[in-house]
Amino acid sequence: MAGGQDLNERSLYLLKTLVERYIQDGQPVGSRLLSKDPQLKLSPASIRNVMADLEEMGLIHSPHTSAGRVPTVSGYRLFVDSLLTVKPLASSELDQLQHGLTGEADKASEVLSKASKLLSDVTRMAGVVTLPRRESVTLRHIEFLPMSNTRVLVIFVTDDQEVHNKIIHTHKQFSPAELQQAANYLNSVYSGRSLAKIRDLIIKEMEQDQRQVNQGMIDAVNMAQLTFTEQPNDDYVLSGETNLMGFSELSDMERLKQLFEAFSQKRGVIHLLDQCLQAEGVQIFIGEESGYSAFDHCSLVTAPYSVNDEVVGVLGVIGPTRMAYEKVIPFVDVTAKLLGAALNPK
Amino acid sequence: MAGGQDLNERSLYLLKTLVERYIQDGQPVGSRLLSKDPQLKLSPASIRNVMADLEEMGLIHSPHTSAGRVPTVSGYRLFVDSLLTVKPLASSELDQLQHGLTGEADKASEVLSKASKLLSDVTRMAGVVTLPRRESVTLRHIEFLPMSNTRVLVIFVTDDQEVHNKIIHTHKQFSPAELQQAANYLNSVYSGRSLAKIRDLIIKEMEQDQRQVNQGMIDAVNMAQLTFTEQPNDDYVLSGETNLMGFSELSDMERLKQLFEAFSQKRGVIHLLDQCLQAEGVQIFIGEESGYSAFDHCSLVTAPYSVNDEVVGVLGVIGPTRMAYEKVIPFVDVTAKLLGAALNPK
DNA sequence: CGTTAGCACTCGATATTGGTGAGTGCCAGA
DNA sequence: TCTGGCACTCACCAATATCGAGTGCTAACG
Repeated sequence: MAGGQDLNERSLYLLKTLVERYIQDGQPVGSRLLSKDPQLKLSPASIRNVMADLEEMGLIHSPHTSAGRVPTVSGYRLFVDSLLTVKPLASSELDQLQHGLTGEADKASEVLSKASKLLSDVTRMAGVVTLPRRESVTLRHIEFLPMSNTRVLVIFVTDDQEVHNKIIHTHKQFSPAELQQAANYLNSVYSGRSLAKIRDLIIKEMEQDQRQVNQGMIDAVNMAQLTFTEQPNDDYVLSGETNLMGFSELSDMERLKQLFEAFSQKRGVIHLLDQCLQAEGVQIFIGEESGYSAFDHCSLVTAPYSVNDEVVGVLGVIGPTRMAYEKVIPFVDVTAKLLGAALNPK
Repeated sequence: MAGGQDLNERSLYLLKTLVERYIQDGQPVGSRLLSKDPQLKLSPASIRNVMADLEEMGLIHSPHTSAGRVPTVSGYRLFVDSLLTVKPLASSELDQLQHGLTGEADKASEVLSKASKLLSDVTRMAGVVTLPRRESVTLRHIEFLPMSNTRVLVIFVTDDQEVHNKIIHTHKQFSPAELQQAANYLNSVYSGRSLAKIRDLIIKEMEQDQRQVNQGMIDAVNMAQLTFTEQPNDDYVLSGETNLMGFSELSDMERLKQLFEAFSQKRGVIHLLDQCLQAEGVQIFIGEESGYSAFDHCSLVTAPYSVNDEVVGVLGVIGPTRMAYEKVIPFVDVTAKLLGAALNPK
């Protein structure tokens, strides 16, 4: 990136107020308007000079000859990276978040929905929360029920009170008694351990299988293997999509359609969100930066959330590139922390 | 309704072709165009007379002085009720439906999603399927797991291979062993019976409780009662919402927003669909007939679907009032039957 | 040398105008 | 009862004019 170059204090301040102004009222901002800024004691003409420089660097551009300037993606990028002054949350807003997340929440999935809804309500944009990865969650109970032929319905409960179920195809048909026995074995050996640990153990046991003789145990481990094979996160909770219909930058029906299709495909969005799992804190995709054309006119503000100091998921806000980053960023940040706390096993 | 009045054959035929024509190309249709219809050997002027009559009866109206005529809601209503000639499905389309629904479907919920997607794909509008009522489905297995204090996680599996779970609040704290015992009791008494039957039995047993002494059984029945209290259907599977964004009659952003908000609220839609549960076959809501302002410019074509000759749910298609009813109706009809068949326990 | 005033220029937005054509209602005649 | 004729209405479109916000450039100023 051709970062700071010889951008002096003044040009940066000008860019900052320009972006702020544009975010505020959505109109291209011209030199006359900017000259009225009290801190910026310059005539429109001088401002035009500076603007010409900024335009040359690709930070702003004018939609047509006689319009003001509008930030480009790089302009926004520079703005959020180094110019932004984030507003701390108002205490009333913080209250709202606290309350919204700490209500009597029976199940993890309910807390996620609440968080998503909260994000969208409070920002008036769309909120999204990925389902937590199940790695560090521990197994409470597992059970097998026969279906037709070689299909087996497996149900297992984790200590976050979530009930998972899955259908596996076994290599041969088992009797209910055999399945019961397998479940008993797995419950005695694996329950109380994290799914990650269980996967490790399965591999070890399968290696030892060669030497062992107890067919029941081998079958049980095989079934466990089918049950606990890692499956990537592929779901999320989305709220307030309809909020996005109010924004003029998304009033183009074709764009909107693509965006909503992306939402229901889920794959692309998940992939995008997964990229934020590693990030330390808040991460932002502005416009085309995301690489998904459906999001070309949107920005995504995300933060990973953790349970027991382990990152398990990502949440975020989706809105038009022209959004009040200085307010959204702390919102997302705090919500991620509160969600992590709310999910912590009591 | 001021139904047929003195509508003669000719006016009805005229209305029919007018509606068909309007559905076909979305333009207000004028007298000149209609006069070209081979069956209607009339001059434009005469047609205008007939049209004036139809307008007086509120069956058509013209958007402005020098435009053609457009059907009103009552016009559409008369059309679908008595004038429509439904097209039987093309065999290729029937194949598509057959295939789409009979693929290897492990769980009931997957079949529902498929049906919904099929409806939307094939009509290029939105498809919706309510979750089946669980009345006649039979219980396979039930299990209780303790949570904190008096909360108990109950898991039960029905013979459609669906795993249900719910958290109930008991009046006192139970030990794991007590819960196990309760589950054993319930499994022995209730499994293999339909949920409806189980509810009956629970009531009977609770009446007898007074005289009985075994506290464990009383507890078990109490928990069963908490688990199986009837809860109204409140969910559905919706597909192809984005298809609706292509229609000019829904291009107004405010309308579209309201419609999509209704979709995510779910309540209103469910209530509307519930009204179709009693209907014999295909039922249609045209425009404002539904009574929900969000659907003012939409029509809803629904049909109930049955398992074991018992109506368990409703499916349908949502699209603009100007839709090809003669094709949609048989689609919905057949899909409902196929879905019922696909859900039948093998 | 940076800053500023002045000026010609560009171009979107908005309103005005006139022409076109589809469609209507009505009337008089077959 | 049907039909041809006719005056009228009105959305739609393209051409045209006006306005004003904002620009780039240049020359003068401190």
